[in-house]
Amino acid sequence: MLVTKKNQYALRAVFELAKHQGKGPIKISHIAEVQAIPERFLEVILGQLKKSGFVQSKRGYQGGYLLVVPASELSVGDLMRFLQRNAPTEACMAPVPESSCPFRGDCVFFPMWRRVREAIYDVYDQTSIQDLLDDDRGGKGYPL
Amino acid sequence: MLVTKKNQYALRAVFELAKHQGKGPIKISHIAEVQAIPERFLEVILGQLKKSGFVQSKRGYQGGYLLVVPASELSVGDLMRFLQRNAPTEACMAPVPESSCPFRGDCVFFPMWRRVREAIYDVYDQTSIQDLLDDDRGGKGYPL
DNA sequence: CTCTTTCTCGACTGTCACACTCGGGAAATA
DNA sequence: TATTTCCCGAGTGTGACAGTCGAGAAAGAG
Repeated sequence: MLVTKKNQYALRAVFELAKHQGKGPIKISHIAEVQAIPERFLEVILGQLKKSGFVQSKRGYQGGYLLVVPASELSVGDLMRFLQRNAPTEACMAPVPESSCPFRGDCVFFPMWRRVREAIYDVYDQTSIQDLLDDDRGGKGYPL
Repeated sequence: MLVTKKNQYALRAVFELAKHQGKGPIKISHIAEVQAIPERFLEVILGQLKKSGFVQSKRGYQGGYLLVVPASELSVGDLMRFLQRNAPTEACMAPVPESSCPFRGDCVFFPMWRRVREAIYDVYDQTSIQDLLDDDRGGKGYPL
């Protein structure tokens, strides 16, 4: 439960990149404005996102960011897995590593936490960026 | 993603109460020891849990806590809904209230967050405390 | 070559929830 | 009356989150 603002910003930024896919690089400042994300913070976020390989950048005049994977082949799950890669721990939704759990992974709740995690990622994996683009008709996708 | 330690403690405490259901009150100090929960912290947690109506307490000699709902009629979902009642917001898994979202609930990701939340609670609702008791055979349920 | 544009990098900071702790008090029973 | 056990409010340390900032480097325009 709870996805950090940073991760939500990352998803919105990728969504914005997807909207302009094939039309050349798009500037950080534009994404920041249209997606209501603090610009300097977005710099940090996109810098990290580059390491995923899903986006690329180009410097200088007419530079910016590009989505280098087709929107239909990129799922929210792909992104979330990358964004969560060094999160506290994925093992049991706990804020401690499994190794320091007093039950050593033999906790009664363990199987349930696994099912929850799987249920979440089922939804993420079933949602491609293209799906979001398709849903985005009628004023959606932009702040008021 | 991520359930606080406090909430995990609450679930474990209820599980421990369920184990002794029908055998009179069980002391905080016992639950704390056997479930590896800081005792003074557990006082706070159980104090709040009382407000749910699922547990009751008895003071003085031979006092302690009791689960007043049958384990088969109490689901993890019931507990989580109570525990999350005044969390940041349930609206879109974001750490901000829906009212201050720049998209005013018209965000492209909104439906996905809803599906994720539903998927999580499906698992929670399908898991009764009795199920956990049934699974708890062979050393499970206690720390090493 | 120089100027502008745009990304790049590391360091830094404020805030807040989380995860506790603590001291004393109030029932209930022995 | 003494003991047990819960009850209550207040207080604290830490770390992640959510940003900010200054300076610099590549890429092209003129």
